[in-house]
Amino acid sequence: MDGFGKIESGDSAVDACVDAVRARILAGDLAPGARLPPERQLATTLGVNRLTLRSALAQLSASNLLRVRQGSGYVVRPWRRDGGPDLLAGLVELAESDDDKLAIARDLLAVRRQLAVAVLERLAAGVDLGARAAIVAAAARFAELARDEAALDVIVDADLDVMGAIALATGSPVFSLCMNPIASVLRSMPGLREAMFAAPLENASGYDALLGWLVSPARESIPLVVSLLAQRDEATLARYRTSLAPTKRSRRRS
Amino acid sequence: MDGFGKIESGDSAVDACVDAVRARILAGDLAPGARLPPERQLATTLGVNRLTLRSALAQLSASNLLRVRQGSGYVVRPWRRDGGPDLLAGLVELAESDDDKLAIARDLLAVRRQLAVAVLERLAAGVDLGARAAIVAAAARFAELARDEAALDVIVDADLDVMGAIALATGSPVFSLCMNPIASVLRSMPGLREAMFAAPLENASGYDALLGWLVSPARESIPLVVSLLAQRDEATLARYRTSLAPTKRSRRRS
DNA sequence: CACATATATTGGTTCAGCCAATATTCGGGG
DNA sequence: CCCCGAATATTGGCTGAACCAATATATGTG
Repeated sequence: MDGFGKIESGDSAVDACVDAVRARILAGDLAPGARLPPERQLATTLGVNRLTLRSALAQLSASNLLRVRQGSGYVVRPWRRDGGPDLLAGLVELAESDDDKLAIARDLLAVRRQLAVAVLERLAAGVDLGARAAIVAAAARFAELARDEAALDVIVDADLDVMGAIALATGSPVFSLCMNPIASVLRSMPGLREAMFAAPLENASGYDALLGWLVSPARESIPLVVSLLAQRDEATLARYRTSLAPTKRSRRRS
Repeated sequence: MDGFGKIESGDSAVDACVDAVRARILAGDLAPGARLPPERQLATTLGVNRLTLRSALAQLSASNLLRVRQGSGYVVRPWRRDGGPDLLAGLVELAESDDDKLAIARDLLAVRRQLAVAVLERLAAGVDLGARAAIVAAAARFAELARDEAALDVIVDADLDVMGAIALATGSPVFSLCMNPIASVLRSMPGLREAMFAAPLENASGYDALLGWLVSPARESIPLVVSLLAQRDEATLARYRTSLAPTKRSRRRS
């Protein structure tokens, strides 16, 4: 009795295996330190070839969820200590309580804001003219799409472009690569994307403030920009909260 | 002429393939949008079985470096926009110029400081007593090891434990998972680990300040704690800079 | 020239098997 | 009785060939 059952997802076989094992790990069903069944056994249990399972386990090892040693076996790693933000997407899917989802969204937005501070402080040291032009162009495109009330996917992409251009303006890959997974998880949360862009014009005006700051970037005025971001995030969270529990007032405990 | 040669690393075959392909992507040799040779061809080029290569490519796809479609092939993804901070380790390895390494280290430390702000603001809302005890214990252990001048690996681990305990105290997985890859990359940079812990007692006293703040966490005093962290990071960077170019004054151009 | 069909290309998966590293067991010597 | 080294079993690492499925390209037909 391993707790594994045959996989039957519509995904590709290897993806299904990845999801099956990762879900059991993230759910805490397989705690850090626990040993996985041998490849051959687990493969037959999942109803899949050993090599297919191997490919899945390789991906999970690359995500720091498993450690493997030849001759020994697979053990679950302490992913809360070693894992990356890419695990958050899976964690969100497993969160059953609305409060959990809300907390994750709130914290993610907070992290994004703080990362923005790091970026702005970096930009205060000097912005390349070409990079600034790229930001202006991306923001203009976003504003245009927001005004035309384009499809949500298009707007989200445009917003990503703006954030990407800002991160790129630092000239350092660090900020982009740290910001990317956060934005990715935010974007992947159902309901949150809608909440983030329910009023795209607000976001556009937020970008206006940012562009204004870029004209004469000064460290002193960073808190002002950030407070605007915080306001926007508050509005987003409020919308997200109502979208989560449309009529469920029964969630009041204690 | 693909630009690929037979792999010959001492690693496992699949890891060697991962490194070979990833290096060419991160180096810009294979730009986003470029197509990889077919699996069969690339496998023979690298002198490895197709399934071995497949496992490697699956890992790279999981890292958002490649996109794959059956019947079509592998294309390099715009990883600067989609990739995660785990790519930074590879990026550091490829950085030949000392200035690049220094810039990455500086930005990583800045990001870590800002993440710390997010964590502290979260903790200002209230800290669980048990979590605080865990932080105190971890910090005490670090201080003890620092006083005893333990081996670097042990000290680094203890420091990780402190940071981990602080992130855990938030009760949210978001902060841990966002912080982990940053710490991991910092730890993996040769020379930087030594620079970070050249004066472990300084770090211990920094933790003392943090513990003091934990007694009565207040948002107003967060900037003070952060300024201490910034001082520590400045000292680290200074040490790292000297360690990079011991006697190479010839790097002065332009 | 346009479009549908046939063919080739390419990734996805399976099978059976062997090699290498590790863990376990067992036996002998202290 | 305990400790230690060798034989054995377990487990992951890798290979070759083969077939399936999705996509791209070429081909032929109107």
